[in-house]
Amino acid sequence: MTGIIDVAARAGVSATTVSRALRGLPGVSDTRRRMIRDIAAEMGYVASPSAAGLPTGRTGAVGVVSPPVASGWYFTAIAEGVQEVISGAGYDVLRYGLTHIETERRHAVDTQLLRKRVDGLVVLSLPLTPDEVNALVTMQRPVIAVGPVMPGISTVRIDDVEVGRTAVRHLVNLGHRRIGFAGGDPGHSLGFPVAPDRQQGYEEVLREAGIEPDPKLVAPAKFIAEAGVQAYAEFKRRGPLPTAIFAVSDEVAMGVVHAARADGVRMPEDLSVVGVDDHDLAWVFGLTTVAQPVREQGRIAADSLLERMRTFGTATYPGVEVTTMPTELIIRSSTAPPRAAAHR
Amino acid sequence: MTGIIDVAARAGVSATTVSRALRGLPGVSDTRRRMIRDIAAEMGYVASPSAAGLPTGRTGAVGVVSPPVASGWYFTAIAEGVQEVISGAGYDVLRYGLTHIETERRHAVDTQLLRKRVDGLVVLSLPLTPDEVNALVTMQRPVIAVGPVMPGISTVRIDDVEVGRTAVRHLVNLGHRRIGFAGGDPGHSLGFPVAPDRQQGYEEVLREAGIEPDPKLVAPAKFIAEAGVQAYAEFKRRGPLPTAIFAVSDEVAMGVVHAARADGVRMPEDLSVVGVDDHDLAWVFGLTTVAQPVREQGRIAADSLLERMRTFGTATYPGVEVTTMPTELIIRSSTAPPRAAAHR
DNA sequence: CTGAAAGCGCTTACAG
DNA sequence: CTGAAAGCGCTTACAG
Repeated sequence: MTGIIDVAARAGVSATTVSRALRGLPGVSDTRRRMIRDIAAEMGYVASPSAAGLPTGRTGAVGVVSPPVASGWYFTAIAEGVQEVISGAGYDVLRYGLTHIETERRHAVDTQLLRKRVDGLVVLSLPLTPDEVNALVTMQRPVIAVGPVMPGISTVRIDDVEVGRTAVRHLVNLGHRRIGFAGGDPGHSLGFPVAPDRQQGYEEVLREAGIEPDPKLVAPAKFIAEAGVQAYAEFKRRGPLPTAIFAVSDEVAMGVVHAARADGVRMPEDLSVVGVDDHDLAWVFGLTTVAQPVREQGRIAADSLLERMRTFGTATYPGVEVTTMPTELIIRSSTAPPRAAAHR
Repeated sequence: MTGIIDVAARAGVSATTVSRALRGLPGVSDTRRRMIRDIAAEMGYVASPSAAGLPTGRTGAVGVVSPPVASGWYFTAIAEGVQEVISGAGYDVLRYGLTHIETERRHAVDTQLLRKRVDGLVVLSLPLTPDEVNALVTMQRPVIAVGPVMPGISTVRIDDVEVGRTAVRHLVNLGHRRIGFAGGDPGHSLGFPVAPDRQQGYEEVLREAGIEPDPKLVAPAKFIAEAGVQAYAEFKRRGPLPTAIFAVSDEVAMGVVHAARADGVRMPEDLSVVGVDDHDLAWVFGLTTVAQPVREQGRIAADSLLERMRTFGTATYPGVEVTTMPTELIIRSSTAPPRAAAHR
């Protein structure tokens, strides 16, 4: 292994000078810096992160913490956005899927563990108690969240109430009156009230349109396609189908579409469906959706984190801020006026 | 930060003993070991990977190297399988998407860099030249690949020729004679001949059935849904559509289905489509597919890598081995006998 | 602009 | 079974 000493010997300078030259620190003549850089490159020298990390306390890595089951398109895509920016800045990215969320000691252990391996942290949609938030804040590492708003922690997010409003406003404008919501989520499966917020927007717009929200038209659904199938079955069981369904995510919407088709229901003639996300495959499904900039949220969060890592401990360290990204209705072929309205 | 010294002081022993006790090394009395473990847990002590890594040369991390654009369901799912096992074993997972693949100096730099940050490496479907393979082998770290077979490197894979045979045999058995292949891939976009192998299986089965492969029925397609749309357009442009299309992946198949539907072609009545992978959303599409165990390949590779890390440098270090995982036809609603055959 | 020395927090022979 | 000492490969005051 080529070490700093080898480079120093070859360049005829001290390790100190090599270290300074390679890291762009002041106090090295231009000539020397260039020479050292060339020699290091030629020898393929890279400083050992372990060795460099000991004296500095910096690890050169950023952690991405997500819920235990970090599958699902949303988390993957956010993490991709984060990775893109963080890798581009020369940091390593460590992904942690928390498995033992309910363990009592989890947090004390986690912050210690994380503090020793990462210089900064991106927290994806985790259910954090005030104690945990506090542990994170006092971890002495910059932290940023994507999704949930928590006291003392900066967040990149979207307005989920507005998402619900946008989706349902579209359906109401098309003439729908019996509109179902596939996404009731008493357990907060994402760890923060995404589904309840979207449901609130749904109810607000219904009321504005003079429609009293009907609990029978709200079916529970986690954020996976299988849940959409179940939600459709649930609607069916409860009586006459709604003419339109607002699904809490595109994956759920896909499940609804699948179940409806299998049931001989035509889209959009018999049933309109609108989702949320603009999943990579939503267009293939012809799915009308409220698009959110998923990878972009990851990128913005990563940029903000880098800035915080750069200024940590200085006066220019940014305060707590909540960045709300815009969402946008994308109309495709899964929504249309209801048959009843067309018949009138 | 709680360090080993703090634990040692609190336990009334030396740091040496704490180190040994916590790592399960022999030479510590049971009583003491238990006491030290309890104290460390109570204090939330975790050894600093940087500090531990310096003397040992081990980093406690595993690298996953994938092509520059590591999006796409396949890579994500493989990486999930890897992460599951590696995290479970207490290692960190570092993901590297190679961005500067064509850079001449890439490799020398990479191996040095990687060697200093990971204890082992999982290589996903990368285009590796013999020089690069050699650099990897001489890196003095265990390496395992998923996908491509390379001299001196162990691989977990599937038989892509057989995949092509399975898909096309299904179509031929249904009575199809004009069968298209959406996936011609002269550029080897995955870096190893996945598409050509699948095409070979396609041609073999056609010939067995007495059908001479027709170059006009082979359209190029990378491994994304958009390519399926283009492939469909290409078939359309070239004249009468085939009655069935074998798509090189499920995402491509989805694109074909989308384009065909938009074109008023019914599935499976007018056109049968079969894909490869059993993508998480394939069932939602009703897609007939040749399933491969994607996450499982990641898990198997990770297990094998852990075993290699454990035995590296010893006599029990496993030799080079190629593990071929089984694939399986899953019949859904996107395939049926051709209309012509039905009419006869 | 440059370098010698100390030190980061662990682990590993070595000695007992 | 236990501990004191050296050392891993860097970076950081400190001195010049």
